[in-house]
Amino acid sequence: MKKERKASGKNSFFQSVYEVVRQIPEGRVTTYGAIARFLGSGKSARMVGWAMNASFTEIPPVPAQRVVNAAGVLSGKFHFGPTDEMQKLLEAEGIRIENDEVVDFPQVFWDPAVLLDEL
DNA sequence: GAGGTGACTGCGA
DNA sequence: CTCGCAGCCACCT
Repeated sequence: MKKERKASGKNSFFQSVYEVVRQIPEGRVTTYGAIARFLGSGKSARMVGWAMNASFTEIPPVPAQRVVNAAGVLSGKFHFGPTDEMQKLLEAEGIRIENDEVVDFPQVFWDPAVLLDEL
């Protein structure tokens, strides 16, 4: 019964997340809360994380490695696949990771509401 | 069809 | 300062 609720005219909240995440410039990272808040609900940060999980099935795949938690920690590195894959990707972009944590996090932090990539 | 989980965050004691 | 709880919404069993 009514199982086909897939993309019934309403692009999943996830799609919005993917769009934002894909807008993240290289060498920059953002947080779940920032995305969730940008979408309108700062409490739906969980959904953002869930969207990342589904991002692996999405194409093109979103740079989930650029999405970290409010502490700048690679909370989802375990889900990414290889435990160190996420870190390597970030390091490859010039982001320094230490103890699974983003160094100078506020410096590399990119807010979706601030499309100005100044600095 | 209903229940439980989840890559989070912010506030309260 | 540290620990705990409630809120949010979609996907999975």
